[in-house]
Amino acid sequence: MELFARNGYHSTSISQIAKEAGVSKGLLYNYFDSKEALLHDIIMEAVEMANEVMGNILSSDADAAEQLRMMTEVTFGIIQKDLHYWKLMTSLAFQTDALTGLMPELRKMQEETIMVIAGIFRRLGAGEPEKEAFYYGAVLDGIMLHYMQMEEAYPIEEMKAFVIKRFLPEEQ
Amino acid sequence: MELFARNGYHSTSISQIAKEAGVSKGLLYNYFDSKEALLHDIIMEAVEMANEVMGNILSSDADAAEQLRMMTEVTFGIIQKDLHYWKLMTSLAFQTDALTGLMPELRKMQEETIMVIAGIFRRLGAGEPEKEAFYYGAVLDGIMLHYMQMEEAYPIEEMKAFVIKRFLPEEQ
Amino acid sequence: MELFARNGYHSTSISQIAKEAGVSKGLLYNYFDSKEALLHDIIMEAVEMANEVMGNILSSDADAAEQLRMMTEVTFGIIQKDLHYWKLMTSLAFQTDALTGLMPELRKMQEETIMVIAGIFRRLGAGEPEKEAFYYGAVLDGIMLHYMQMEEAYPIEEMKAFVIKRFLPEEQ
Amino acid sequence: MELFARNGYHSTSISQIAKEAGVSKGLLYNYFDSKEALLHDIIMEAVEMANEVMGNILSSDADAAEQLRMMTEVTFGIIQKDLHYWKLMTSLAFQTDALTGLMPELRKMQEETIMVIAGIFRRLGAGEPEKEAFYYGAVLDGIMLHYMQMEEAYPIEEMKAFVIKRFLPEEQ
DNA sequence: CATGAATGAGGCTTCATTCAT
DNA sequence: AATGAATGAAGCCTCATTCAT
Repeated sequence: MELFARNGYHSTSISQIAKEAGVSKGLLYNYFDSKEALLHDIIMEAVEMANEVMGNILSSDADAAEQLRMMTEVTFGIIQKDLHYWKLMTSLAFQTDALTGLMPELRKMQEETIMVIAGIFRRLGAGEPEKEAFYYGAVLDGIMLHYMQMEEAYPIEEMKAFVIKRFLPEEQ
Repeated sequence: MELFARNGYHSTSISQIAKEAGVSKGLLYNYFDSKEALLHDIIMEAVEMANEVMGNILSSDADAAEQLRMMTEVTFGIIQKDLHYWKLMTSLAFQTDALTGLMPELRKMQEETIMVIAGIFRRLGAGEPEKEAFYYGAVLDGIMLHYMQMEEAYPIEEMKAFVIKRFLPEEQ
Repeated sequence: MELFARNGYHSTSISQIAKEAGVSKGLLYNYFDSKEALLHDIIMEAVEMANEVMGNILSSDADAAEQLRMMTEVTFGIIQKDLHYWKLMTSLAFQTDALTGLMPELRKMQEETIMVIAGIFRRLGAGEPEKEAFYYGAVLDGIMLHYMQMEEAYPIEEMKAFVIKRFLPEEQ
Repeated sequence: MELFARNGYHSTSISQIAKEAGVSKGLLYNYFDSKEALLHDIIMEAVEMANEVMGNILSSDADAAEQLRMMTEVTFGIIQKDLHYWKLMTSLAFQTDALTGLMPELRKMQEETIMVIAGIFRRLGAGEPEKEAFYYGAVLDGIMLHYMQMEEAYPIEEMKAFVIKRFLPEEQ
């Protein structure tokens, strides 16, 4: 994952991965059928991790505003903690050739997430909850995009505060 | 550009490009020094196009609100018109290995754009114009990201209206 | 080595080498980093072989005349035994484009050899030992040149006797 | 010729030659059928030049000793004057692949030269005139070899004097 | 479970040569 | 007489994958 994220999927060779992992190429192929299968597993691990976090938030007994705040905080937190990981995830979203067979799965997940967030906004009393959900998702993804590109040069903490203030003005 | 955008930079071979363009591989190398140089030229064309549009808006005698509205409309318009083009541009931002010598140039451009937009928000009387500029940029890039991934399934027109309403509520 | 010597460095392709060696192209690259590295290794093997022979002669307790005779005999012997090898070595000296990073190393070796031979001539009481060494070297290299070009048509044995008579007239 | 000599036959492209000559590639092909034909013409020019010089010396009414001295002086002179040219000539002798169809011609010339020089040594009263001719040829070629490799670092003038003293000791 | 030697398809690039103008 | 756009074969090299051990 580190290598894929740092150098790109195509520029990372199985040899490099094996060397970095301290195992032989042969052994890698005992655990993963192909380079693409390895990528698939990496992605799925991320997806499941995200799903779990999301589920925890939704199943909590916090109110809608609190859930949105938590979701925002957690999103920022995850990205800041595993920047490389998410850089890879995002970059892959644009390398459609590397993801054949995986896209439908991801597409469905994305739609579900939108629905969940739309639900939160509905409970918050938004006029157009679904559009609001799209908008909220765009804000977060846009910020992540910029952060991934600029890294330390990006005012990530300030932006987090800014986002929370915009979507949850009544807090505090 | 079409092939790069559709299949990714690495998965597109010079052979494919030559065949699609209806010329020989050799001729490609009469016009571009290398595969990377070809990419460079494609990117630079996009950058210049964007710069020109931006310049036109800024040099117009419209007021700040009108300039922001134009910028938003134009951004949505450009993306919808040349989706492939901008898909490539965005995807490349994540294939750092394909852009080695080009990144500084692009980085500088990005910073300049932020400054320009911050100027507009300042004229609009925003409290934190620079953060507002980052935020506005994130919204647009986030929407583009989603639109690029979902294409026709994305409610692009509604989102445009939504964005304008958020940033320019006083209009109409 | 055989192919390089017979057809020249540039006219010998990696494909040919692999086929002749009965291995795949890929395997060649497991052992040699590049075509040039392969050449480098071939040359270095020759250089070390020559150095060892030379060292043996110089460290023997034979007198100067005997050492010169041995050196002459050994030189003729080596060339006759591994004609292809030395044909390659000599031909490479003229393909400066194939030897870029190797020339300094070879140049130094050549100078050392001249010094060693000059030492022998000094012990033999020659008036201008260094010029004599250059001259001796020229004679041997010139003969090798002709022999390499004419092969069996060249009177190599007679020339060996002729050289020894010229440089060591007092023998016998 | 300059480019062939400096960079090697294979490393010199027709494009380079055309650019250096200030003409188009197309025009080159109006005058020479192929790259190899161009090389052929270059070589033949050199061969004819050498033949003419040799003929002049032999048809002069100088005695054998004077002819040998002249031949020696002229050989050194020619090489020193057009080093690049002769470097190319010699390098080609080792790139048998570049000379297909030309070798027999050159081989015959070489043999004739040996016979001519043997004749001179016979007139000088040498015991084994043919071997002496081979030996003389080897000395000159060997020196040229070293000179071509070391260029200014080689004591070419001293070696010329040394050679003349060896083969024509009675002079002066 | 583990290795790494071996393969071969395919990628980027160069370059001698042709030909319409 | 002169150009240079165009071609395509061939060269070097990489790398995912297999398999005997």
